[in-house]
Amino acid sequence: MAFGSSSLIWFRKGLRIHDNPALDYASKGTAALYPVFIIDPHYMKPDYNAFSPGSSRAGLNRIRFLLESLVDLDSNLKKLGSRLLVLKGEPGEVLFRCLKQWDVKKLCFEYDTEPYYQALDVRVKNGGKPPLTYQSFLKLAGEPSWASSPLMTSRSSLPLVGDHGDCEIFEVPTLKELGYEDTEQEDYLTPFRGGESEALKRLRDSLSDKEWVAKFEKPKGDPSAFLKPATTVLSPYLKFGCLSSRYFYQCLKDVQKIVKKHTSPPVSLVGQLLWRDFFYTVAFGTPNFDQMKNSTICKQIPWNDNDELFAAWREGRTGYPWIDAIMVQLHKWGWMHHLARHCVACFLTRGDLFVHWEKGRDVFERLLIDSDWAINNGNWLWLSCSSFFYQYNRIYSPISFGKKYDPNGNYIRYFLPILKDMPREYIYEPWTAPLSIQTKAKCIIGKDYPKPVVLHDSASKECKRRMGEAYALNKKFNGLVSEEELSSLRKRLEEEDDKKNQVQEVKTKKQKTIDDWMSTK
DNA sequence: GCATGGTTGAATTT
DNA sequence: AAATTCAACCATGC
Repeated sequence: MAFGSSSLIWFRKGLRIHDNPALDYASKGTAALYPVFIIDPHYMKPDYNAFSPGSSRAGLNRIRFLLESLVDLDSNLKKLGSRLLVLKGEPGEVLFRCLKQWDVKKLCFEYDTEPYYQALDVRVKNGGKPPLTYQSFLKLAGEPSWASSPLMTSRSSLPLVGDHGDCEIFEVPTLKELGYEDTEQEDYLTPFRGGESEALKRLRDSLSDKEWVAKFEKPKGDPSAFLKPATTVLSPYLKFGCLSSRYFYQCLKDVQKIVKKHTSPPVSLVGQLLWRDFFYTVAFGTPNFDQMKNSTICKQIPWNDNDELFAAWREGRTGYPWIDAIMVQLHKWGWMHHLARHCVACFLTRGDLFVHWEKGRDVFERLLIDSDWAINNGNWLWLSCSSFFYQYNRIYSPISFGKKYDPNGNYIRYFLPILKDMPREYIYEPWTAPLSIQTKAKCIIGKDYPKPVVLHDSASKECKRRMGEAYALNKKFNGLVSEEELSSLRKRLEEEDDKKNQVQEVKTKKQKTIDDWMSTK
């Protein structure tokens, strides 16, 4: 073995062989190649204090997806005469030790170091100002230079794996070995399997219906479709790099060459890939992108701090079956249709509960198998009308929105089996069902399934009012709202709301007295 | 400074 | 069911 000419590829994301520039570069002109993945116990070990099964950082479904992806990567490496070297420990320390001990001369990992990308960065960065709209992003980004250049999508061999000395090498662990128990219970198992092989299979399946690919229009999918989702579900594979976004992009362009009549960005499938890069660009160029405070793009809004409402949302017991079913799908599958994500995000924040978007963001971040820092934060900013999108009067109805796709409530019946026998006229508003119907459906509202935590009509009105006031405050101070201003607005809004509720209470009391009096007559 | 258009609504009318 | 109206705010770009 050529001494001192070995290289190491550090897999973090980019868990694939096809079109993997870091792998190509690492294996070029080297005698030995160390393909390494480091298991960070902090990321992987069970955390029993978390609100759902999983580690402190990730839900069980995403950990499972990652392990499956690693097993697949290892098997694909083995087909090429190599293997995955799994190490354990704090990644920085472990890597440093290996580099030294193995005398590695070249360390490669997924980061765009090519001059082309650096040049692109400068252009896209637009003089330090990231574009804040999709259209202006498109203009700045233009057509990628690799749009029609061949990619390395297959290879016949890899350099031999170098001697790993006395470093302890592991196989990809199972969930059980990581300390998780009862993981085979069908109930909480995402139907989506991880790995490059699965990604490429899914890509081929999606692309086989060329008409469907060409006509894809994002806002038009059916969020209640779950047996056969209305989108490609390639996002988790893109997230972990099991699928190359460039390869995906080229495949889509190839379809467009065949089917001339096709949709365009932002609604087309290519458009979806570009949304990814739009959010990466803004997120990279915006300080404090993932928070409200000290953000240059986030509206300062006096969200409330109601942990009971937040917990009800998180656990899928708001009393709105459409909302709760979506949250159950999030827990069980780690994936929902994008419009379903919109509904629950809107409901939690500006639509009904007025809870801080950062709290919802954290829940998605943990539970989604495709959670991606920039995209997740970007969408929560969007849906909460904190940035990018500002029409806070447009609120998804937790009753009628789902109904127009799924009037029979099949989606609700599947994810909330307690409601499976509720007649279709009450499935979206079970609290309106007469008690006799509830009894017959074996689901008493308030006992077997919760009453609504808020009344949508009055709650959404109150939310709009608060958003209006908050927007006015942001305008007044040109976005630079101090904490004092914000908390004084919060106080005022809550006091006004309390007063209203008191008036309402008096009214209902009066009405009740009248009713009682009438009934005695 | 001002007109324009914007992936992702709802209510109402036809 | 599809079309129309409503109401609305911002980044962009001239």
